[in-house]
Amino acid sequence: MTTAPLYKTQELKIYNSLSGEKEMFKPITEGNIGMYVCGPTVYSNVHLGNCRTFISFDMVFRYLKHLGYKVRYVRNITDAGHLENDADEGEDKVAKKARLEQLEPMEIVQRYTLDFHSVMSKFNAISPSIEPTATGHIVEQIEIIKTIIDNGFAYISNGSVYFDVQKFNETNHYGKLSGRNLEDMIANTRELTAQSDKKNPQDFALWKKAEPQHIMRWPSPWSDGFPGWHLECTVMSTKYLGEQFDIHGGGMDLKFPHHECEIAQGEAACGQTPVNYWMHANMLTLNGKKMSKSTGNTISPMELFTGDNEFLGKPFDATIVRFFMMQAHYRSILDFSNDALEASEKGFYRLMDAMQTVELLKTDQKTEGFDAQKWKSECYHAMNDDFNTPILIAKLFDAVKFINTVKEQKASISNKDLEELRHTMFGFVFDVLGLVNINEAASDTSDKLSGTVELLIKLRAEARANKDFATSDKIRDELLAIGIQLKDSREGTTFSLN
RNA sequence: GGUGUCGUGGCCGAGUGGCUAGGCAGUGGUCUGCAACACCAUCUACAGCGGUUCGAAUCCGCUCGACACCUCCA
Repeated sequence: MTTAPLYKTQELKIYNSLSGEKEMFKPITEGNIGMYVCGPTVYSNVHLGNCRTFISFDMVFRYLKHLGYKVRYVRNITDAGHLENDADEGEDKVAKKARLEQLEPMEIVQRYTLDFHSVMSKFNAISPSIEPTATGHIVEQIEIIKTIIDNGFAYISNGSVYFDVQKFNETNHYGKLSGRNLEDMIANTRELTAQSDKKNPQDFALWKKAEPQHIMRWPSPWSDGFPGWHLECTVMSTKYLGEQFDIHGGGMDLKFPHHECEIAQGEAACGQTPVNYWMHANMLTLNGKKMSKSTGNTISPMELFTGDNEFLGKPFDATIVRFFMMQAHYRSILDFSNDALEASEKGFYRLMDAMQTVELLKTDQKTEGFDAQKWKSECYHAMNDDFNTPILIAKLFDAVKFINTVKEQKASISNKDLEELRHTMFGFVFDVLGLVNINEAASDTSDKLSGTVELLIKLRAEARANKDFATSDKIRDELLAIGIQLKDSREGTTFSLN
């Protein structure tokens, strides 16, 4: 027997940056979803703000799969073409790093790609279905440039190729994603520098001729050079997802110009708008300000895990940081601070304790004090409303409260409802939110530790029976001091690692 | 200067015309040998000023403030 996929009964709404509204989600091909997310430029260690974006879309990916969709998730690695500023000037970020460290550019790419993967895996992010690189798609980029030139939306200038924004704007709307219009942009742009090859400052590079000292270069019909940054995403999304696909995601700061340019390139090359739903994840701030390496207002993922940063009082496990991020909506700015993390950490352990408690509950004839069906549908309703993870988590805590009440024997649950509750909790907590029960992980991997603690629990129970409270409290307090908390209940004593 | 987002209680953070968000912290209780855990109860809110409405934290206008993008960063 096969059950119908969940998406048949769930009505998912997604906030589309293009329309500025929540829209009913309908994929191009029923049951299948193509999703593209702009990945990192691998010229330095990934920073925490980056991670928030990718964790947000990891949650989206997980929920879409949870609903039973077959999702092809493409997230690129930018390993060439991303210049130091977006006005098509300055050095290639990867090449610059290579020059400074006296390494091959591909050594830089390799090092920071590995770092990126390692950090994402600590955050329990699922690998995308395809992770293409810009340098692996030079041929395709050259082909699409030819098409854009043939269609009359690009021009060649001194060995470089530029997208003709004004020409494009005559028949299409350049600025529809970011809510701008070309006239305003022209009025607010600084004068072109004399040496620019562009006709207009709004034009952007599709292909750049390499200066003699530029080490990352490929042959093309126009010059030895390298592709423009905006182009790679158009090429790789088109190649793997088609000329039109369902979801395109990225950080809010990529909305303009990067995503605006992608729309223009897609329309100029294929004659149709490339993406149905544009999703933008919001920024992570630190103590109220945007994270920035130049001002020192920043925390790296590694510093977070080790606690080695002036803004942190202690280390935090990656899954706690993930939980903290999930407590805010992906479209809201989230402010990062030690206090906020500590508050999340306590809540996280309460949730995880309940995840273990739910396995031990005794069932009754009927359920009292909880409507499992209603609760479940409220969980889905939250996620269907543009992936509202904070509401979902609030609902999960409602269940936590009920689970603990049953444990206290002040409420009861039927076998059927318990199975439903357990299944739904596990689905949302581990599959959708992507959290990891670090309590359980620790006790699973260390039989010796749990054996030792069980022995101490037994000794303490004997001491308590003999009213030797000095000994029993010593065991309890010294275990707590090393992060092992004993929990007494009617059924006996359990422990958790905090 | 242009474009956009937002201002919610001690802190974080949802909601968006009438119905408890939630987490952390606080207070009072239950449990306990005492605690912790857990449970029950409870206290702090919707930046300011106008307007629309039977009713506004929610809609509109203005004022003040914050942040983001345009100008390296997801």
